Amino acid sequence: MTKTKDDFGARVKELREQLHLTQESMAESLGVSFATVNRWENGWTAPSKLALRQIELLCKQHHITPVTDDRRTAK
Amino acid sequence: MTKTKDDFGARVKELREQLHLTQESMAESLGVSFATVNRWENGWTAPSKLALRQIELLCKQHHITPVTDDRRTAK
DNA sequence: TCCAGACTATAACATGTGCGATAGCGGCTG
DNA sequence: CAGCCGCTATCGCACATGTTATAGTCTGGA
Repeated sequence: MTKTKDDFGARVKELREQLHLTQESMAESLGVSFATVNRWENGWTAPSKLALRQIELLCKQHHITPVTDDRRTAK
Repeated sequence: MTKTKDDFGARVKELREQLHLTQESMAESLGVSFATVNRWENGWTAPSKLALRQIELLCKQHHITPVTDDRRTAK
């Protein structure tokens, strides 16, 4: 219950807010349920493979810095 | 253990064979694990929402009749 | 013939997800 | 004020998925 180490949550939340979406509408555009997005943001679970794909897709569709990118601050 | 009613398995298998893919390579192009594709084909589980999206996407990418289409033989 | 590799089938366990429900919060309105 | 509404947080349970491991089949090569 220590939730998740990697803060996907923060990144997902950032992305969501940049797109001016509610958890519900973001969930819909990603093809997952509202509860799932909520769990990501609050660190209870980490996105599945497929979910990650969708998230990155959403990023690219809106020309936004990759939220789920590992090699960050690669300078 | 009655497996699944709807034979997604057969349809997924058809699609896979039309594309000349192994379970492993199909899994990769769908963004899921090998075990998941295998479980679909053998009827142990049914694809999730997201998985269905990917499957239909794969169909369209290769201009193949929608495997996961409900309204089949619609005339 | 024996063996190795590719593909498939199945299993067990941990984790992610869908769905429904409940609760809290701020804002708005009667 | 009370009540509704949009949004968020959380829970519980059933089911889907990821990972790893084992075993079966088949085919080609030594």
